Amino acid sequence: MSYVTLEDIARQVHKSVATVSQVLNGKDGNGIRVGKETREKILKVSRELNYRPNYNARQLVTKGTKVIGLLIPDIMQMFFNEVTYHLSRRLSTAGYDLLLAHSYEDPVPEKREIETILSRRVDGIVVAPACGKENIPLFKEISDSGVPLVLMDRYFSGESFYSVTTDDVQGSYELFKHIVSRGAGRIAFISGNPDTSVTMERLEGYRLALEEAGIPYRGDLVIKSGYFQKDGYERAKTLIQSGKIQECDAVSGVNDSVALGILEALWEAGLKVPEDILVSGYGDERFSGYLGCPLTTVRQPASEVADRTYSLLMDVIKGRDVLTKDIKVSCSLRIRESTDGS
Amino acid sequence: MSYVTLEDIARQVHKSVATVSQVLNGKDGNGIRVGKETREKILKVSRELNYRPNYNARQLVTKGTKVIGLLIPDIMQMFFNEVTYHLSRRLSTAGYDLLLAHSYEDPVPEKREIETILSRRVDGIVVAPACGKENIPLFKEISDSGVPLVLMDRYFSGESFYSVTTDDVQGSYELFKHIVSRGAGRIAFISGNPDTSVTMERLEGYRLALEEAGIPYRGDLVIKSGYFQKDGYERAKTLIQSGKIQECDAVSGVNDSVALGILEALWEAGLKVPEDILVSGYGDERFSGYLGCPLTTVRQPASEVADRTYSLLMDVIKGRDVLTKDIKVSCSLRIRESTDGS
DNA sequence: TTTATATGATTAAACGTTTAATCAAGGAGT
DNA sequence: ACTCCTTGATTAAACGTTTAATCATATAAA
Repeated sequence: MSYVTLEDIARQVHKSVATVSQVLNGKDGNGIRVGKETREKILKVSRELNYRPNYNARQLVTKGTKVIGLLIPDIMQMFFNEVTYHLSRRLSTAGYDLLLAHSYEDPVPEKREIETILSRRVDGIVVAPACGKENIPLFKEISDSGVPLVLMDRYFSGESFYSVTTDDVQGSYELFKHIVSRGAGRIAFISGNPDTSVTMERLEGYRLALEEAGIPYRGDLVIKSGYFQKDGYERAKTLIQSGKIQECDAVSGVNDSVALGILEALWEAGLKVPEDILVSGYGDERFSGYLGCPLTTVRQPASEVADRTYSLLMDVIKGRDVLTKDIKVSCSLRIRESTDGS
Repeated sequence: MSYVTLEDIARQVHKSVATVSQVLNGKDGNGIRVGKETREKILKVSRELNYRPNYNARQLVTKGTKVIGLLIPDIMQMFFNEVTYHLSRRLSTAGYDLLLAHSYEDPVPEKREIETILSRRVDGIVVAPACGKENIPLFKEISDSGVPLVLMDRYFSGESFYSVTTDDVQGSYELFKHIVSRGAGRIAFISGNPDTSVTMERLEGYRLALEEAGIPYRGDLVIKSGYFQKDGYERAKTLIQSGKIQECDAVSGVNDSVALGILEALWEAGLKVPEDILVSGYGDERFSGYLGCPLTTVRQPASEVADRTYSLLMDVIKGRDVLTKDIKVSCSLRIRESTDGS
């Protein structure tokens, strides 16, 4: 219920609070020196009483909390799960704690969480922004006010925030280059909201690969949808029912969940993957390699994203100059059965 | 870099800090009243200046932080991932923030993290203890000192902590009852460390189901191992190489990762699941339903665990009486192809 | 003997809040 | 004209730290 304070210790050893503080923080040479005898006595008593410094009180005077706020849409998504894990690991070895908050892809809770994170006077903030541009002014404000802020996984084009993202244009380009090389010319792409950088970039890679191969871009094969399994399932189903599936050599999902939905719909319709049609996803979810037909996809290097985010954040916190404000890490292709008959 | 304080606002509106504090905390009737005009002026200025209260300073006087510490072995494990998600959701709607820390199944970092969590004066702590009994005295100390503490997923028999766990005896019992009902009498069990409550309970369910069916318990079929895929793979492989696999109708893993390793080894050896041999796991990982041969397993209700943990913790924090100190939630069987030929 | 320095400490202010106690002035009741 | 309440505020203490400035004593140097 009530914690031991420096004063409790001071009283027991008949020394002043300042002396106790000096000893427990151990950094001698502050102009103040402590005798060996009292030093040991203080350490002993502090151990006996289970003294635990109050970091909140400390923050008031030192201005630091050694806490980093992490705000993500949803930790159940594999990528954020991994990033959180690695970031947490990094931070904890550097003596920082992690304050975790969710935005659920919604700018309203996002704003609310940011506010409370700031009220805790964290030393830095990492946020994977929810879709939508509503909070750009907020990000600007806190970034301008000098709070170290690093955007992760998603960024806002035209704005100059620190950010670490995966190079989805490159990843997507390589994916579709591979699919084209398997002989597929007509590729349906079941995408998410084209306003988000995620979808935009993956679509850009698609476009590039097609262009390079001299395949004309067909707008009717790019289908706008959501990001979940059921979205993929439904769009694939209408594709099948409308007969348009006959014109396709491959169907790609904007991510692995969508691709899983696509696979379901195809299987249901009696189509064989990869014999009748190729399928691919994006993100390399945990299940993707273990599916009945293992899924070709693109791996986003979560641990590298975490590492780079950590380093960038530390650079900003420590006030070091940063070479690149926008770091992009590249993705790697995972070729599996769903696009590879051999 | 530097935040706005109550004093900054007070200066601008020519009122005292106390008045500003009153207005911004909004709870009139503290014996102090504020005129409508000044109230509005204060609110306006506070908005203009982007005032964000310093929660650390507040803690000093109110004694509350509205932060809950969560300490888990590893958020990459599906179960902890889900629990964290749901707990975070619950807490945030109740106005609490989440401080997340990892023990990596190691009592040493576990202790260190507990200490810093306490130094942040959290309002409560949830911990899924790492294997080992080293930190029981620490848990006792903090629990005795009045800090609300709830153990999750794992508990210490003989100790009287608040805890929320899954009923793995029941889950395991039902699993093996099902396997026996499929005609399997000789069941190998590749288990983890029998000192941990997890393994102990699942083994107990195994024992119970066998006993009920009148099948003698064979110690040589219970194989001690670790908790990872490679552990299952290796143990299954030695089982195969020693020829003992011939005597088995089924092989079970202590969790799904181990079961996945078992499946790999069996496939490699040309054995068919479920035709030649049955396989089961525990935990219902995300991949388990999507495997080439979907895996029979037991689902641990993470969201229910999170909910119960949340309620129990709040009861303890609010000082309400608690009916049951040890809450157990039951698991449900997921029967899939790996034990079910039909 | 006097002065300077080293040693081991103390004092006091500051950080940003909350909150109990107090105060001043105006109006109502007598 | 006096007291009493109401309204709208202020003062001051407290919370647990850190840290700059200062102090007292003993010892070494001159």
